[in-house]
Amino acid sequence: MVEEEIRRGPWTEQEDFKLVYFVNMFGDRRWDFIAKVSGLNRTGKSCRLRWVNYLHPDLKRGKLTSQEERLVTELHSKWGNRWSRIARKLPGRTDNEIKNYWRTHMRKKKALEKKRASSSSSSPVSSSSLSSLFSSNHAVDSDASKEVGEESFYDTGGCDDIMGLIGAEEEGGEKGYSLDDIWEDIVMSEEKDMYNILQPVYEGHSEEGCNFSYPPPMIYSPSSWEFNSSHPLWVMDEEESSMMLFPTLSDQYYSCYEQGNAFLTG
DNA sequence: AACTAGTACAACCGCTGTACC
DNA sequence: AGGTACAGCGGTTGTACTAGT
Repeated sequence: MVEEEIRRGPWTEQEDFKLVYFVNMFGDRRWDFIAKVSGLNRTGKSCRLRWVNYLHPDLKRGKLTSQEERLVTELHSKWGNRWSRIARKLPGRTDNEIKNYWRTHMRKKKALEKKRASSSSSSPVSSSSLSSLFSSNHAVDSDASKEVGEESFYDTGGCDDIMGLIGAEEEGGEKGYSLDDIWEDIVMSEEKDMYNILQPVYEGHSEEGCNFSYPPPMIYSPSSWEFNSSHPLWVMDEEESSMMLFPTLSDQYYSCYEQGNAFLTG
């Protein structure tokens, strides 16, 4: 017997369909099992990642809004690189997405700082003195403070990032935010955000920033799934799922299901 | 038009935590 | 209590795309 090689690399549309189909069947828990029965020749890990980062119906896609960016910055200054924790505060965003954003953001910022430093090397106020000034004014938790002053992975240094961000916004003509302002903003908008952010996803809209290129995510309609982020319906027993899946199919889902079936049956 | 650098994003790897036996 | 399997998390890498030269 020749054991089939484990597939790696980018997922194909067919694989996505298969995965969605089997996750609907068995829930999004037993990834090794799903990987096996689906015949995807992927690892359970890989399947989980694809689902969590790309196929999950709860995902909001597209660029982070300025509000989200601010939230990420603030939460990062509190929690450091606890991406999944941060992601939980941004409905529809994945830890991977936020991690990627942060990395890009930090690179940009670093490049900017370098530019500034080289162009005004004689300036008495360096970015590092700024950041040390700033960090002395704001307590951060151990995670974040560990990063201040040392070259961490993303060269984060929580607090001066906020300075950078706020400064950037001021340059852009927007008003400058203090941390208090930011927090107030966050608290005020949190509930509204939950609604605004999730609504388009649930409704399968392709509003700006919700542009799935594949059909799978839109097959979940709130009416058919009654999705609840704290208790996802797809976390269920095999028996439950097989009993519930079919009677609750919406027309939209059903057509996609058939499409998926066509893939599976060849 | 061709090349390069920068950016965004998907995916993998390795480690850790946790549930189960 | 210890071992094992699996899920989750954070870090890292690869690559496609885009803007600038």
